[in-house]
Amino acid sequence: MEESVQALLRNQFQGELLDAIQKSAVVKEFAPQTEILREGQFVKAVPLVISGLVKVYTRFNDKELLLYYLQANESCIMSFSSGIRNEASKVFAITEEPTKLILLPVSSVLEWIKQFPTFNDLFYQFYNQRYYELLESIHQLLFNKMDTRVLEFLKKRQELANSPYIKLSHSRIANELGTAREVISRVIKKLETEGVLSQTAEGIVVL
Amino acid sequence: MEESVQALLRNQFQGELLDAIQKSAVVKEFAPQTEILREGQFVKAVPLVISGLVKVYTRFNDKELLLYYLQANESCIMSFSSGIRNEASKVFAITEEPTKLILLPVSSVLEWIKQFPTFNDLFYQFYNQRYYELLESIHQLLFNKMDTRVLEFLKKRQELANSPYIKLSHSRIANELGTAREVISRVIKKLETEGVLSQTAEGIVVL
DNA sequence: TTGCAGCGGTGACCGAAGTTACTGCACAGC
DNA sequence: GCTGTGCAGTAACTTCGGTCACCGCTGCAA
Repeated sequence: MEESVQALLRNQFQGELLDAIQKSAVVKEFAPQTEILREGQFVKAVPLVISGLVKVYTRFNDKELLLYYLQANESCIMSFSSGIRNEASKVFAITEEPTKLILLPVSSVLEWIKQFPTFNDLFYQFYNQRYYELLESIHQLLFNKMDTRVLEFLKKRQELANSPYIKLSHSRIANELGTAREVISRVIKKLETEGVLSQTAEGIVVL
Repeated sequence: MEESVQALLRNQFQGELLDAIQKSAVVKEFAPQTEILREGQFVKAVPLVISGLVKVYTRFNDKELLLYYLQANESCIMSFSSGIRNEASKVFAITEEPTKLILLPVSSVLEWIKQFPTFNDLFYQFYNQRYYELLESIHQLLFNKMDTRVLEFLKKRQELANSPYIKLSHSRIANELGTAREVISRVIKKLETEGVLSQTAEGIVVL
């Protein structure tokens, strides 16, 4: 295991748990736009992201729904849940950027949540986090109009990508917000004339 | 502790865990429309509902948002989360029907999730369940129109109340769905002419 | 008995957003 | 050169749902 991964693990875990993880975890790297988990697949390992960005989707009556992004130091509660219950995955996951992650075998994870309270707590925290994110989304859907939704989405993407330029086509944005491409065009145009963002060749910039 | 409560606990828990719960849990009863948890309150005990119905809300920029109902055998992940982290509650809870519940002291809960994997797993299940319910809501908000949303809401209420008659005013329904009273009147009227439900003096009946 | 509060029904109106349909542009590959 | 493909812009229209205003009914309390 490389030193960079080691360092990251030492940051997050200590003692016996750290040892155990270092012993049984496998490091994997993926190119962007790779499907790393398919719907219906049985989950043998829970991922923990080292670097990069992964998008996790589910399907609900034929409609795709973005659940969350996995960033560095984050894990996937849906894999965890399917894994420990030995059920087929209800989600699929696609890398958005070049991504490095470690895979924790389900059997070990089951042991560790019993053995190491800090590890157990970590997953409760992830559940909490994801729950709040969904709440946020519901709140936006209920009370905000398209323009604020688009703007907040773009701001979040700016943070995630860690770059001022958002390189997403209008239709991609529309898809993630569950609306139509034309609506995004219209709204972004409006935001542009209002002066809160601008569209350049390198991507959209929120000012 | 009464025999009825004992029986319910024996159904859900065994062995040492059962003993521990019986020893430290406190049974409480509440009248309908009682606020049993206030926003900002520090949570000293996690509830487990024996019978009745509790509604759990949060507030997001001044808007109330119904998170979930607590039915028999269910617990409240938001209390759990606030409790084990010793944070002020972000939610408030109001009984909808006469409710009997047991209170599990936070300190014990912290012990039990370490000590009893089945207990720990129970809370992961609750998290999962609530997460799915939110997903369901988002899906409805994104893809369904008011009429289906109202209909599904009424069907769920029918199940919850365990009675064909739904005794809720239009404005209550509107509130829970985040819309206006007039809209509910309009939609329910439409559903009534379509013959999928009827409004009687005893309440709304979905056919 | 009068008045008022709570509930439901309804018509008129308007704005947000989804839909349709078309345009223009850039770029790739033959 | 053409041609196909993917993306953005936009006008016209429809539909849904939120809002306003007002009515009528019931039941309760002064």
